[in-house]
Amino acid sequence: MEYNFNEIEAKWQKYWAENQTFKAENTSEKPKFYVLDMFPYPSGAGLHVGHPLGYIASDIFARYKRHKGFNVLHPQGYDSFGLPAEQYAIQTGQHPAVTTETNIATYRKQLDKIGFSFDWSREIRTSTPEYYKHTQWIFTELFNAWYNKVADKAEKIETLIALFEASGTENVNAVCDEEVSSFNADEWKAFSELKKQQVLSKYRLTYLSETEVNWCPALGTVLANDEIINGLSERGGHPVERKKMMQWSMRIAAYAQRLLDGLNTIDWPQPLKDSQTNWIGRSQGASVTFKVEGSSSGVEQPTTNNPNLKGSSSGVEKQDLDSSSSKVIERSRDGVEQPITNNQNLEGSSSGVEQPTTNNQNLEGASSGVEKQNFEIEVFTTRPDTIFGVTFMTLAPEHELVSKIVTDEQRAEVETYIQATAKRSERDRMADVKTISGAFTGAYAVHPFTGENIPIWIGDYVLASYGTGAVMAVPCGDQRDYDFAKHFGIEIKNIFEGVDISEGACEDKTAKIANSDFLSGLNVKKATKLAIYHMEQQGFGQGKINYRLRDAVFSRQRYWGEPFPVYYKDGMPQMIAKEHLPILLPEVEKYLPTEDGQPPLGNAEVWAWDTVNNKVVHNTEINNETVFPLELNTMPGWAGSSWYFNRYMDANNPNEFASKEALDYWKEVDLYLGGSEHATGHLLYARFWQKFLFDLNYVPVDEFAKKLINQGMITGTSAFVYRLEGTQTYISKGLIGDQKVQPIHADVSFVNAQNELDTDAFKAWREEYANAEFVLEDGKYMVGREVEKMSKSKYNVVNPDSICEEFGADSLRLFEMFLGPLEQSKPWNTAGISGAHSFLKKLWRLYANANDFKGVEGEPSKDELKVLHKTIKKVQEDIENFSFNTSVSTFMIAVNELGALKCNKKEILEPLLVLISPYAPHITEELWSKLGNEQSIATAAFPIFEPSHLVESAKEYPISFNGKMRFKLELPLDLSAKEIEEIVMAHEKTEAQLQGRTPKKVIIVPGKIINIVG
RNA sequence: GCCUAGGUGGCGGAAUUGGUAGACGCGCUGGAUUCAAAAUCCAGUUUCUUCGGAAGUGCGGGUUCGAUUCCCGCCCUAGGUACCA
Repeated sequence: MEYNFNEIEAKWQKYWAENQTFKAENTSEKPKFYVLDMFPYPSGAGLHVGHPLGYIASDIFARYKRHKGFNVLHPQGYDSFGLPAEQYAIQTGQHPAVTTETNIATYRKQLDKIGFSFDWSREIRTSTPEYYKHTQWIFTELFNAWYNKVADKAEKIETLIALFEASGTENVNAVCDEEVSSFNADEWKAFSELKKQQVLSKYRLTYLSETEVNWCPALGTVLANDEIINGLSERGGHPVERKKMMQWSMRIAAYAQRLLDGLNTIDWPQPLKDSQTNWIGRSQGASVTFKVEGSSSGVEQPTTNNPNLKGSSSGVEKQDLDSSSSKVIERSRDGVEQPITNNQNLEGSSSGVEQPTTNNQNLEGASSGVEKQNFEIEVFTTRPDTIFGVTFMTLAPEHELVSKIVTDEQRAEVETYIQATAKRSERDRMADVKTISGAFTGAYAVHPFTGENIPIWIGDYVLASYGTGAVMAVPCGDQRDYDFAKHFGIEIKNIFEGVDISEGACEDKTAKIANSDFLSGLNVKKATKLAIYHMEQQGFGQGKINYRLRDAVFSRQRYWGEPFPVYYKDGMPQMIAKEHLPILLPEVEKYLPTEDGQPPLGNAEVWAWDTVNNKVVHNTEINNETVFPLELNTMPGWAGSSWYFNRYMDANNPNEFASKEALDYWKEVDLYLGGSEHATGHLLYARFWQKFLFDLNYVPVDEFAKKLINQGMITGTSAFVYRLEGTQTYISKGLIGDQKVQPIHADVSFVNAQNELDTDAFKAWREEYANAEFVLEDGKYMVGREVEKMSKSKYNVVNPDSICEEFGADSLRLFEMFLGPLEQSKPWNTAGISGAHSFLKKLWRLYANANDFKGVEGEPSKDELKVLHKTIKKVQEDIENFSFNTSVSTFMIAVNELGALKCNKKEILEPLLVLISPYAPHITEELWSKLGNEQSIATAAFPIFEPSHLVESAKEYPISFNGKMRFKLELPLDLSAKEIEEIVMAHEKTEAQLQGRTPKKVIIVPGKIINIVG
C-alpha cells in the first residue's frame, strides 16, 4: 500500500476539526501550558514557507506537552488592523474589512493545510468589534489612571483626586507632565470642573499633547520617519513638513524602571533584552544648572522647569539621594516642543530626518547683548564628580537658548553652522564621528562652584533629543569633549591624580579626582556623592536618573484602526463608559484624509456622541450640550497586540476582556515564539500594558510571557539571469567572462534544482522578455544564485501550499525543522525536501512490512529496545532544548536502524510513532490507527525512557597518540585502567605508531578514551 | 564605535561537562533493478598522499595528556544600537 500523503493529511485534518481534538479546557486537573505564536498580519500576499517556521516549532512543542500530560492552550488569530489594507482600500475603494476577510480566509486555508494543532474555537481578530471593544476599554482605563510613585504603581484617578482634596499637591508624588503647578486642597476645591480636568490630564497615563508629525501635503497624510528620504516622501518624492498635531500619548516612561527590572525575571533571549535595555536607556547622574554670564540672579527666573529649553523633556526623574529631601516630582515630558525624532522613535522607525527648525528665524530677531538676561542652561551628567574639569559648555545647534545668548560678533558664524547642521540628516551626524565641528556663541556660563567664566559652544555631537540638549564638557574625562577641545584650542584641565591626558581623555573610572577643591583625593563613587550633596545644598543641581525612553504617541491619522471611545466637550476629551462600548468604526466614503487635513474619520457623517441616548448619531445633531463630536484619530497597530495574549484565555467572553477564573488559571504565556524585529515595538508596549493591567488588579501576573524564543528568518535563494547591457541577449552564467551584464531576477519557479532556466517560461513571463535571446552553455541556460530575503519583489517566494501539494505537510514540517537551528536564519532550498520526504516513505514501509501495518506482539530484541530508548532520550532532550533539527536526524537514524533490524514489534513501533507525531502528525495518526488504536495519537502518553536498555558491556575505544585518534579497539567495559593499558600497549598498531619510542604517559579514561603521549 | 549572535566539506548542518571532527540530509560519483524512466536499494564522497600515512573546524598565540569546545589578540558576517553627556 502506497503512502498517499494527500489523502491521509486531508483525512486527519478533517478528523481533528470535527472532534475538536485540540480544544483547550479552562478547567482541568492537568497542569496548564500556554504556547503562543506572535499572531500574523494577514497580508494579501499570503504565507510563504518562511512564515510557518515558528508555527511548526511551537506546534511541535504544544503537541509534545500534550503527550506529556499538560492541558495545552495553543491559539491563533490575526492582527487585522493595519496599513496595507487601508492603502489597498484607498487605491481600489474596497472596504478594508472586506479585503481583510479575504486575506484571513487565505491564511486560514494555508494554515489548515500544514496541520497545526490550534484551538480555533479561540480565534481572535483585532479588527472585530467583539475584540476592539476591550481595546477601547483598556484605553479608557489608562485615561482614568495615574502613576503613584509612592506605591510605585498605577492607580485609579480617584485616588489622586482624593489626595488633591485632602492636601492638594503636597503629598502627591506622581509621574506627570513637566509644567505642573502646585496648589493646596482649598485651591483644588475652588477650581472649576474644567480646570480640574486640565490639571488631571497632566497626570493621566494617556493624555493629549501637541506633538510634531511629518506631514506630507501632497499625499495628505502623516508619514513615519522611514517613509521619508532626504526630506521627501518615499512614495512620490513630495516635500514633507513638520506640523503640530494634538495627539494621544501613552505615559510609558512611568514604567521605565519596572520595564527594566522585569527583564531579570523573564527567560527571553539576551539580545532582545539588551535592545530593550538600550531602548529604555537608563543613566544615573546629576542635573546641574549653569547660569549664563550676565544673568542677574535677582530677577525672577522664567521657571524652575525651564520650558525655554527646547527638547529638555527627557523622562527625567529627580533622584532621592538625600533622605531629608522633600517631595519629588517626576517629570515625564513637557509635551510642548518635542523634536520629531523623539516621538517617532517608539514607532519602530530608526532613521530620522532632521528638519530645519525655527531657530533660524529666531536668530534674525534675536536680542542683542544688551538684553541678555537671566538665562540658565540645565545639563545632565553621569559624572558630577568631574565638575571641576568643566572648561566649556556645548549646546545642541537646535537648542533654543542658542539664539538668545549668541553675541553679535558670533552671530554670523553660529547661523552658518546651524544651517550647515540642519542639512545633515541625523543619520549623517551619527555615522560621521570623525569630523569635529562647532561654533562659539560668544557667550559664557558661570561655573557654579568656582565662579569662573566658561565659554559656551554649539556642536552637533550634542543631540537635542537626549537629556537637556546641552552638556557640561569635561575634556579631560570624555573623549568627545577632548577631541572638541583639541580641535578648537579650548583649555583642557586635568582633574585626575597622576594621569597623563596629553594623548586622550581619561575615561577610566578608577582614577582619583584631583585639583577639585573639596573633591580632591576622592574616588569616583565618593566624589560623585559629595558633589551631588554640595549641588543640592547650594541649590543648582540634584541627583537624577535619566531615561531615554519617551512617552509613546498613540494617535494615528488613519481609517483602519480602533476608534477612540472619546468625545470632546469644551475641548476636553471625555471617555465613553464601558457599558456603551464598542464604538464602531464608522462608514466613510473615502479613506483619505479630508481636504482640510483632518484624519479620514473626518469624512464620516455619523460620528457624534449623544450623551443622553448614549449612541453614535449624525454630525448634524452636534449641539455641544448633549451631542458632541467624536475623536477623529484611530489607535496605532500596537494597541490590539498589546493585550491579545490575555484574550485567548477566554476569547469568547462578551462581557470582559477575560474572566478572572480564566486569567487565574492560564496566568501567562509559557512559551512565546516570534521574530526578533518586535524587540522594541510590540514586546515593550505589551509589557507596559500588562504591568498597567496588573497594577489595577485585572491580570494576575505583571510579565505576560515567561519564556520567549526568536525564530530566525528563512531566506530565499534568488535566481538571476544576465542581460548583456542594452540588448535582449541573455548570457548563461558560465559564459559571462568580462562582458558587461545586468543581473535580473528571474522567478525561481522557472529554475530547476540544477540551476537550469526554463527559457520558454521566462520568455512567456513578461512582454519585455518575449524577444529574449539566450546564449547557452552545453545547450542549457544556467542562472546565478544568491541568498536574499524572501519577498515578492525578488521573485524568490516559495509557497507552502505547493509544497504540501507535492510532498505533503508532514514533509514540509520535518524539512523546515531539519533546515537548522530554530533561531538562526537559513536559506530555503526546495531540492532538500526530498530527504525529509523519503524518510517518511521509509517510515511508512517499516510499518507496511510489520505484518501489514498491524505489527507483531511479542518481546522486542535487545537491539530494538536500544534503538527505541536512545531515540526517546535524544528526542525528549532535543524538544526541551528547542533543538528540533537534531531530533529529525534522530528519527532518520532510528528508522534506518529499525529497518536494518527488520523490526515489526508493536512494542517498538507504537512508542516510536508517539515520538514522531509532534513533528509529522498526519502520518503518525494514520499508522497509529492502522496498528489498531481507536483514539487519536494526540491522547497517547509520551514513552518513558528506560536507561537500562542503553547499558553496554563493551566499548570501541578510540586510541589516540598525542591527542590524535589513530585506530579503534573494542574492549570490555569492565576492564580496569591497568588491564586496558596492558592490552593497548601490546597491540601491534601501537607499536607501529610508537616506532620504538617509549611513551611518556598513558591517559586512560575508562569508557571514553585512551591517549598515549610520547 | 558599542552590544549580541555567529564563522566547521560542494551545500544545510551535527559533535552532552574539554575526550573518535564532519552525525543526518542534499548534491555528486559508481553500481544493482528497469526495454527505458521514475521510484527503490548498495557502495563511495574534508583535503593532500609516495597508499605507510599526514594535515584539517576564520587567522595568530596560550592553557591541557587531549581544544570546534576554555583563555588572550586579530579578521570577517549578520542583527541591534546611542556621538547618550
